[in-house]
Amino acid sequence: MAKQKASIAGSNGTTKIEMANRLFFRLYQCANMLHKTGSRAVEKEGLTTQQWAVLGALSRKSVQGGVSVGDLAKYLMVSRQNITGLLSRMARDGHIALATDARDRRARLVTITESGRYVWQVLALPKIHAYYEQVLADFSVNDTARMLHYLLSILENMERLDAPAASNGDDA
Amino acid sequence: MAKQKASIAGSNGTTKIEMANRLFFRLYQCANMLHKTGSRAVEKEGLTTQQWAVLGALSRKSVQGGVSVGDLAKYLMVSRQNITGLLSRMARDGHIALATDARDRRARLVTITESGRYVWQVLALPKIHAYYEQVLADFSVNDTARMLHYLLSILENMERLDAPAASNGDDA
DNA sequence: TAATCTAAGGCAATATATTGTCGTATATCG
DNA sequence: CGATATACGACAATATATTGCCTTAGATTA
Repeated sequence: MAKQKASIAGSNGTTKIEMANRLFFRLYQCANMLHKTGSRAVEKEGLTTQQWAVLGALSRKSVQGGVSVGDLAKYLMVSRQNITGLLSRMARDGHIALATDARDRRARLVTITESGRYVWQVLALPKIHAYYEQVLADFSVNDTARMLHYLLSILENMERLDAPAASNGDDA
Repeated sequence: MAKQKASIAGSNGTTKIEMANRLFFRLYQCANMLHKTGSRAVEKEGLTTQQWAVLGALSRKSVQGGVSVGDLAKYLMVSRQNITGLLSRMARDGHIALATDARDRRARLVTITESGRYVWQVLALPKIHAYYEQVLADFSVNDTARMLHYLLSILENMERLDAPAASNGDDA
């Protein structure tokens, strides 16, 4: 989120670095505002934006039998330690249930509860959709698709950076 | 970050809601990955992504005389209470200084210190620029500009949602 | 089959994000 | 000029994010 002029590196390089500065600064702000305004949208349901990501993930047909804590953390791209805390609060509130995996007693499987499903599908989703419509009011379908494409590209590059040291030169 | 099929709302509506789901989900993931990989890029300098946003903000020519805590919080779009904590850690580490504003004794002015400026300009910025180049490796200048445009548009809409109740119908 | 390696999840420490509330300071109004 | 309203920043509570490290469980190897 650097907001100062880059050192001189050619017109093109300077332009791109300056715009990169601004892009990441705005991405940082977007994240905070998503947390703030998105959590407000579902605060009456007792949810936060992070919990809605979890409930969304648990509602996928492919994980109806439950998903392990580790797989859920990978899917959401957060640390296992973080997801543990999130899930224990959601279990406390009755949205999800945790159970030991019979096939691997180290692992725990997460499933959405009946009341969690109700809160999610009946109470929260209409508000979430309304929120999306407000935030993307001036986006066409093409704009939405293109921004998604850019986010995916950035994510891929960040995942590449996140991989073990062999694949990047920073801490070799 | 809802990841399930929207209820039927016409082909166009469903497509847009589905893409909105994916867009916000990826935005959420991007934010976490920016925190994780971005902080790693500057961890040797003892910085985090949030602190780099602060140092970037303090390096602007327009605030060389210092900026108030409240104005900095507004600029970064975080709460005053959050920025207070961030700034006290950065003061502890010698990156910034805080002083009472002579014109308004409620307010405190934040300035970057000499050592903070050195850490920022000499040590951190080259790594930050390298980080940007890695994350935006496959982005043209036009792609970067367009992504920035989308982020600005989303931010404007979020700010509108964040404004006092009169301007949105949710909690009126 | 025992030793070694890897995996899964959570504890602990630390940083960062929000809202509600409070004390002090300044601005506005009658 | 005093009363009232608003501003500024921080404390407190809570939620969420990371990394390092530990215990237990499962997989692999000699």
